[in-house]
Formats: sequence, C-alpha cells, structure tokens
Amino acid sequence: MPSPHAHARIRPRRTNPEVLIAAPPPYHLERTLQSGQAFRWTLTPAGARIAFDGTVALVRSDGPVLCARWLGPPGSAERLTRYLGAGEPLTEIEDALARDRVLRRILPHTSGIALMRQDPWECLIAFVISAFNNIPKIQLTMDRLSLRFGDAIAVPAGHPAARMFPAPDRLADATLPALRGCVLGYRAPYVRGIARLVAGGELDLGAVASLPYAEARATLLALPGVGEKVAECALLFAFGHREAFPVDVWVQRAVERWYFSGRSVPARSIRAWARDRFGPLTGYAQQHLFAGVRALSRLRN
DNA sequence: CGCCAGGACGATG
DNA sequence: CATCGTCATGGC
Repeated sequence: MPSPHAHARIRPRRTNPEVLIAAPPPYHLERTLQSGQAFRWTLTPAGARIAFDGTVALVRSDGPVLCARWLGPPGSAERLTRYLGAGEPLTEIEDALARDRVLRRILPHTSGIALMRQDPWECLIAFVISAFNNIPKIQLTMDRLSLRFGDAIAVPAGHPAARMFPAPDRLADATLPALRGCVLGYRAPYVRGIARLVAGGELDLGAVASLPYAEARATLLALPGVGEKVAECALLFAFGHREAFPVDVWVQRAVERWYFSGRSVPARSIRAWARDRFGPLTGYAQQHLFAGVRALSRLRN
C-alpha cells in the first residue's frame, strides 16, 4: 500500500517548468506585443499568452528576463526568443535612433519595442486582413480563423482552450462562406487565394525567406490582396528585412507633420526618404513613429 | 446611428 | 503614372 507521500512523488508534474529568456532593458514585452506587429496575443494578469509553434506559450516579464512556460507540449525557448525579438540589441538601436530629433522625443514613450520574427505565413495573412480594417477586428478575425480551422492544443484544466493559426492547406480547402463566417468580409478570396498558392507549392514562403529584400518584396507584391504596405509589414515583422518601412495612415501623418511641415507627401516618397535617412534602422524608426503617433492620439482622446 | 478602420484593386484622366 | 470610388463588417 503506497503512502500518500510516495504517491505524490511518482505523480507526473502538472505544469512544465519555467524557462528564463534573457531580455535585457530597455526590452519591453507589453510595448512589443502591443505595437501592432502581432494580432493573436492575449494579455492577462498572469502574463501574455499565444498559441505558437505547436504549443501554448505563457510569457511574463520579470526585470531583465522573460519567464516563459508552455501550457501545451514543451516548445523551443530558442524559437520563442527569436519570435519575441528578445535578443535584439535595443540599447545600440535606440541610442542611434535618438540622434534624430523627432525620435528622441518619442522614445521615452516607446522605448523597449523590439521587432519580432513571426511566422511568415501567419504574418502575411494577418496583414492582408489588416487592410481597411481596425485592430480589434483584425484580432477577432485571426481568432475566429484559428477557432474554426486551426488544430487544437491540449492544455491543463483551468486554462482556456487554444488552437493554432490554421495551416495553409486548411484555408485552401475552406469555402468562401465559411471564411466570411470568420468576418473576413471582402478579403476572403484574397486569403484563400494565397492559401492555395502556398498549399499547392506555387509559393514557397521558406524560399522567400532566403531571398534578398527587393526580390522577396516583388514576390509578395504579386499576391492577391498584397500591396506595398502589406508587403512591407510582412518583410519587416516576419522576414527580418529591417530596411522595410510600412507606410500606413498613421505613419504617413506622423512623417508629414513632424518632418515635412505638414505638407502631403506620397507614400512612395516617404519610404525612399526613410530608407535614406535611417539606413539599417529604417524598420525600427517606423515602429517607433507608429507607436508614438498612436500613443499621442490616445492621449488626446 | 453614422463614421471609421495599420489598404488593395480596378477603372479613369 | 497619379487620382478616385469601392470594398464587408465590427468597433467606437
């Protein structure tokens, strides 16, 4: 007859151990997750949660480290680190950005934002959905797609059920009404069109990832529902091309107001200007301008 | 209720 | 090549 103590010893542990990920200051987890790069995170008092890499990651910030725990099968700390941009040399980056008079003023409100390295497929679809849309509804659509078409991930009792973002073949086989049920609206054929190209092997996103910026950009621009802005977002947030500079309405207003005395400048000119002005930090400059102008807007309203 | 949303697309000048 | 109306639907 085993004692209660012995029983406790052989009982499998209910939770995976925590993994510590170095994220030295100024790295700022919440700012990074809320900077409009990713749309499938859930922020809770216990930390930020996402279905990622075949499991569920729960991450919280604790000083110079991130404490990560997998609620599903054990995942890869290395891939999570890369995803979160925790290894980015932010001190060096922000010191350089602060030489710009505008960014120097913005940085106190946006410092710590890291550029992420998301999954190209998911990121590309997220920004196709982002077109003529608002952020809460982008999140809603991504969640509904996952709920309807994604694989379930087993999590311990007490945690909300989780599903992966659906693989390309899942969306390729979906009917348009089913996709519209995920509030995709008029973008449904775009999403399914890209899904079919990937599932059919005509578009190899892994191969695109090894292309230089200009060629990767041209490849993305040929896809349905992908214009200049969406392509730049995928290039910056998933493919790691730091010279990308997505110009949305917010960034356009910010640049026109803060650098061009308020006169209107075409988006193409702004991109060229940014690349010339910020060089290898172009993508970071954009991310701080976007976060900065939105923070100021929220402050006024 | 009316306006808006991290734009893309096709049709016109 | 620049401009312009249109697009589906939930937030706010």
